[in-house]
Amino acid sequence: MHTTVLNILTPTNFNFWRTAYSHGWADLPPFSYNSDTEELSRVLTVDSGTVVSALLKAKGKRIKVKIDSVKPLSLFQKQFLISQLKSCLRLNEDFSDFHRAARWHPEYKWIGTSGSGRMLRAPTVFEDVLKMICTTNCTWALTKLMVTNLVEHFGEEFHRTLHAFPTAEAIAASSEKYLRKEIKAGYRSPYLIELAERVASGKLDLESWRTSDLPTDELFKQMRQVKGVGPYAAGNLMKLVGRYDYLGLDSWVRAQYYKLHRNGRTVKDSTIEKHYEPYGKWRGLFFWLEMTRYWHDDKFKL
DNA sequence: GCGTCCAGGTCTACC
DNA sequence: GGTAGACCTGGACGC
Repeated sequence: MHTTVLNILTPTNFNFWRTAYSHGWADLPPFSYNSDTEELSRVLTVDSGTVVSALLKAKGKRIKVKIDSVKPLSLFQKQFLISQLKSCLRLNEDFSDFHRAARWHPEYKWIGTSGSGRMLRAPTVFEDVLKMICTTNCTWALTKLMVTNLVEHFGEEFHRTLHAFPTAEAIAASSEKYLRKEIKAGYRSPYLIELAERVASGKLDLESWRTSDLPTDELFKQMRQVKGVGPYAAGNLMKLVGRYDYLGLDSWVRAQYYKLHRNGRTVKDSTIEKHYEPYGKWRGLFFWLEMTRYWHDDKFKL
């Protein structure tokens, strides 16, 4: 086993842990985390046949990345890994406009000063979409079970116990029956197979979503074309491609909103939408950060 | 131990 | 465009 240590320099408005633990992704393999030490781990595919394990931790104005690999890594492979991790941590995106917008609203001033706003994403859109479908209509425990099963059954192995996220080809080569029986994906199985087949065949280019010039509502419609991706899933996928116009309401955030703004009383979704409308193109991000503020700040425990 | 409900929803058919 | 019903699964809950 070879160990390589790399460093990623970070901008001033960046907070590593608030990014790593910005939503549930850190808890789904091949990500894992340790909240006591504030470390994020990830198994990454460098190229065909090369899988590595990375351990990330903030050190001042940089992130220290400790990489374990079977063979020594080439310069190109190191650069590719850094590029993947920067994309996961959203370091190639500019949040200064968002933090400026936050300063305009007294209730959100804490966002800029705490370096919040970046939401962890997977190295590929394919992984983000597959996982998002696995979060629908089930408990978080079942989401974890489905994703863990996908990774362990189809992902390339690293060091016996770890696995990378599976390729579209690997899942496409399976069957709906297998996904139902072994992955426990239930009725989502045909959606996952169809998605993997379309991506593997090249008929669907999910990765273009991150650089798309389409107007936000058009991109949203395009996401909705994927079977299993409804308003909740598309709304949250939008955040992972850098667009924050949608709230992505689900039963968990609705309950949070009721507690925070309505003393536990339920309201219609349209009422929640109306509440955040004045926050413009950043409303989805303001909303999510407000709902999860207590994750990072004991003063806001619910 | 067993039945019911519901969870970080979506799809389809029907009106 | 709006809505009812079906859909996998596993854990929590009541009995």
